[in-house]
Amino acid sequence: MSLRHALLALLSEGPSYGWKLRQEFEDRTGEVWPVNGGQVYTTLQRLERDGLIESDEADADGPQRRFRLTGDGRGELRRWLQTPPDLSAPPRDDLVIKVVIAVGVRGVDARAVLQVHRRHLVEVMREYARVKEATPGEVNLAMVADAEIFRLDAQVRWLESVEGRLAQASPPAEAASEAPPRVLPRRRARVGGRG
Amino acid sequence: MSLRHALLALLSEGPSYGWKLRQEFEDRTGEVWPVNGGQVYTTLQRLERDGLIESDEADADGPQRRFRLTGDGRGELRRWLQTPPDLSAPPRDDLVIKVVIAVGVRGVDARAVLQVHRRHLVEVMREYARVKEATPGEVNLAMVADAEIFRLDAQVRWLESVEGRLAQASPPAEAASEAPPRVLPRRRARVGGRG
DNA sequence: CGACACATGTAACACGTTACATGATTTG
DNA sequence: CAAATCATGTAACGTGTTACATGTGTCG
Repeated sequence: MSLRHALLALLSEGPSYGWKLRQEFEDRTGEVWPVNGGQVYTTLQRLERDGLIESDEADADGPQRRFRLTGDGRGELRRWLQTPPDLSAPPRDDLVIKVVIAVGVRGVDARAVLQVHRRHLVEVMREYARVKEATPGEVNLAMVADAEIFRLDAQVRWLESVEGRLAQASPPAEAASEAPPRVLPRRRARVGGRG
Repeated sequence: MSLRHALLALLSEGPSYGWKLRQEFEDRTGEVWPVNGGQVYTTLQRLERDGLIESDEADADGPQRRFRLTGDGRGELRRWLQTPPDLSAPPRDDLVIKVVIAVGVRGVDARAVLQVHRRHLVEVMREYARVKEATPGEVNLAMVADAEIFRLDAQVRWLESVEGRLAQASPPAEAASEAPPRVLPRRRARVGGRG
């Protein structure tokens, strides 16, 4: 669903061809969301099959095969842009599955699992901050990197809330359940400045 | 990848069968991440093919086909729990694609698109808050709902940061670029309390 | 020429979804 | 008995990944 409509959007700027579309997509999301080459072509095939784009077939001078948006394609794009992602089908989050399952399974040190992931999240966030600093002019890339940073920050805060629940359920060693868990609020990521 | 390992984890509690595994998964994630029935069976087939689980085949009295973890399966589970999601392959976010593309495409009212999605996100967050309130005892469900709420909150804040960038690039009608965008900080969701 | 970027595709596979088919068991 | 729930699967399809095959154009 993602690439399909992204290609429509890129084609709404004017006719183009596979390789170029891939480049333009990667210019915008680049280091964050690399795109597979082959999938661009199969997706273009399906878009053409569904009547959302057309191509020159075999006439042009170069080896490129130019695609352009149809009326249907333009309509579909407009519809997609205005339609929010479906409430009833949020993407399953691998980390959440891991933690929820780990917490519920005997013989697994839930706190250790939380620690491992928490540390990793912080590292990755720094990684994206570095990506932003390395390419100051790239606004699109900065936005995508921000999205990732916000997402990871939310995961860190969620892990902390889970730690709070665990501490509440069974206080860690000494330090009994005297003090309330103090789940939130806490530190917040410094994100979103002009890239 | 998600369901596959989730099934391993559930089986680490003891042998079980398809229908029950599905129920147990839904008990934990329930309203938030509904699971398709058929996929449980195909996934179990693949797990068996890969030697991570075993089954009784055809002997038991009931119609259920019991699966149990193999040694390899137990090892794979332990490995998975400790391995953080891969940095090089973050899941592509539909909303982010939409917004980044919309902002970059002529003839699209980016601010309108942002508004639509922002409003919808807030609604959905309220929806999950309601889910938590409706089932006070369900700790697992509350954790999963929290994860969703944190994620959506991060998306809202990201949208606001994008709005900030837009305002910076081209001030909206009057109110020139006098005041700085003031991207962060802002409101934070009240989440994570004992559900 | 040889290496490299440009450009287009196919094959095989994993995961997920929807929809359908088929029975067994329980319960009103 | 009829209906609901329990239980197991298959088929078709969409999307995504990895890997491979095949050319063209350019430049040192």
